[in-house]
Amino acid sequence: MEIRSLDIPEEVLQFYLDSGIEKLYPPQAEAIEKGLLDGKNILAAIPTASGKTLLAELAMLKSISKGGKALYIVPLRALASEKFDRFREFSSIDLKNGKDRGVRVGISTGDFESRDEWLGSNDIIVATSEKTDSLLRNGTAWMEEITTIVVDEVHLLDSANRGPTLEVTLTKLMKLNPECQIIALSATIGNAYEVADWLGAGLVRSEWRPTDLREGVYYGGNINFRGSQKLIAASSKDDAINIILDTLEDGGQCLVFESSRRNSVGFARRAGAKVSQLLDRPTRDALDSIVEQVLENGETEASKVLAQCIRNGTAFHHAGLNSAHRRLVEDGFRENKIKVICSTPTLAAGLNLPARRVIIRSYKRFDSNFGMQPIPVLEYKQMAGRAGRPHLDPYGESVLVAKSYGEMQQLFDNYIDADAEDIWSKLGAENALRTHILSTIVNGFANARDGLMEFIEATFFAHQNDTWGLMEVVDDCIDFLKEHDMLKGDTRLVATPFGNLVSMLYVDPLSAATMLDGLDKAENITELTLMHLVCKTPDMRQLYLRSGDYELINDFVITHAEEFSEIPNQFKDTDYEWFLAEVKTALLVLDWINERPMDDISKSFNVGEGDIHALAELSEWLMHSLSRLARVRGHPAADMAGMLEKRIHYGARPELMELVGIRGIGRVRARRLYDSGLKTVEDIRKADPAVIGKLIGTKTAGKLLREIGMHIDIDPGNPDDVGSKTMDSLIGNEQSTFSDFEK
DNA sequence: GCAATTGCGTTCTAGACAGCATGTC
DNA sequence: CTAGAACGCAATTGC
Repeated sequence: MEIRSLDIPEEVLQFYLDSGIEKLYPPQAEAIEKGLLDGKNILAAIPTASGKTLLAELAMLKSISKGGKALYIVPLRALASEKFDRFREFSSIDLKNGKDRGVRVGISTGDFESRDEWLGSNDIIVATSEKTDSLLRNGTAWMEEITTIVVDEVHLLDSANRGPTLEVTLTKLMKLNPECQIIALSATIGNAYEVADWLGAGLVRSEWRPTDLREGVYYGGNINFRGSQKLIAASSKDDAINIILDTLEDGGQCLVFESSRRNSVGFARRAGAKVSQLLDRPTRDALDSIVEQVLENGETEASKVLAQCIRNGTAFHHAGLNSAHRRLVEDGFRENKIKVICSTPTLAAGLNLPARRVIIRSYKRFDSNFGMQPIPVLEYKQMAGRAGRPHLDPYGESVLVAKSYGEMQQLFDNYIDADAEDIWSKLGAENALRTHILSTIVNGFANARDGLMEFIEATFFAHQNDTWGLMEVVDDCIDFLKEHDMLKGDTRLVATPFGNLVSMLYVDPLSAATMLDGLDKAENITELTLMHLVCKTPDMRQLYLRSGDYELINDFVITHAEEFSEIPNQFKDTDYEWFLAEVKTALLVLDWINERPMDDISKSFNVGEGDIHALAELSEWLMHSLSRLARVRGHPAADMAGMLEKRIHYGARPELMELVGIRGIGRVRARRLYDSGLKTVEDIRKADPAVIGKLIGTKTAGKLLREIGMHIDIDPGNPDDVGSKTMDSLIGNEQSTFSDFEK
């Protein structure tokens, strides 16, 4: 189908023609035929890279040209910014719809809100599903103006954690805007028709891809495909490494999936030793510049390991990396400098990072209840689907690795030839219903038990299940919410001010109850008390308790026993071990706010920088909530919690709060200034600029002074020379040697 | 005699959304 | 109760 033949505004047509798009892919054409441009709802269950985004774009732009507004819902922040960047290109499209300007795009996620004066003034708003839910809870006015909703990765409905939120949010949006067009994008799933039916959408289902995908299994020196074989030279003992070398000699790149972080790091290192021999001079130079940036942007041992890998042309990727490292690895791979990424499932879904060949080294993953479990077909398909870069690779290949002939056959049957699983609503669980029942009442979508059931009837859960069994769970939730002063009334249910706050803070009602209950029970409230309460909530992610931790943490608990609001019975070991894990998590965050160096924290808790930031971010939000909740209850701990919130944000002790408030000054620089007697902004004003320059580097010092409103040039002599190098020698930071890594 | 290999026991296990108010090293 | 990879260390084989 020709793009010229579409019923879209001239300016939109020109935009796509300019970017070289003339014809639609078959699944896209099918969506058009099913009414995409006539406002019909569409569910597109098609592979990644087969043009889902274009589908959504056409519908959104068409709708905007008629004066509408689009909401694009994504599951990941990273995806939100990827889409945001893409849609910003539409600013050149003037739809002449009376607004006399290009298409405007805004973004709204937990960590990043559009700088635009008012989010709602945009034509397209990109948001995560939780943020959409939150906006809805806060009664955002423009939600009713939405005319097109795009739901990316709608198969996430199946996720136990996050599916219910997506489901309830969509239900609310449909109730709010019954005329609204919905474009749902999904991976290939078994029961796509069921989702389509729920949404009242036309179904486009296809396996079509712009780049050929061959799925195979490696066994006995060959990659075996259905009907063909490819011999892999055995130049190393490790099969997967041989497959990598084969890919590289063919000019391609490899994405390797592993089940654990340790394995992915280990494999990237081993593979690097071989891969490095194939690198040419220009590639080496390009890699060296990435290595430099990796070292500049890391504070822990892990940076050195990553640097060594990248020097060799490989890299690992998992959630323990800090965001700078993540970006360097992803970009380095996109620019074809890094040849191999060995990743945990971080890269399986979401980010657009295709490779010539995908190797799935392990299709099993640990589950604390069932041991090693094979991953779902859906997940396999998503990993395999990463193979083949459209327009760049002639084809893509995915390879599972088998250790026996039987295993190979099994892999063919269970993955390559298998259909993806059906997806199932997880809304029936009490922990999901608890929070959504509260928000539904707060929002006025229901105000009684019957109304609640009526609302639930409109969800995907009700579409798949009988709801008669749900009544009991719903009643349990209502009881819980009443018991904790979040709801009141009998025939007519109303949210209390406290319940309203819980809903707006976006915490699980159980978290709120846990925190307040803890405050009531605690006798001697200290920072530890509050930090532990935060770590005890179901919204917090706890650290694993490793062998040896038990004794250590237990000793700590004994010496600080009176600071905990409650200590479970030590002889009910599961309870007690959970408790110890909470305490361990609290200890990490306490280390963070007591300025323990990143590297120390990383070593003693065996976590990466990414984990530390994630835990800090999480506990900051919960500490904020604790503070707000305590305040409405008139509990004196509110102030202490407020201070802790601030300290978690900056990762510093109280005395640094003034300095750390200055832009460009974080925990490390603030500490350096403070310890040299520059304890306040006023001290800095009075200080000799040269002294400040010595402490934190001339460049930063200049920025600092400008930031506090002073315009003084420092040391006009040789400005470039006094940068970070001086700093390093000042604090004895050896520019590390990496010889110890290459065994 | 010393290096390489095998064997055994131990250890550990993926990811990531949200508030609020503006900016880490 | 469930599984498997990797590592460290010791015993064994190999030259």
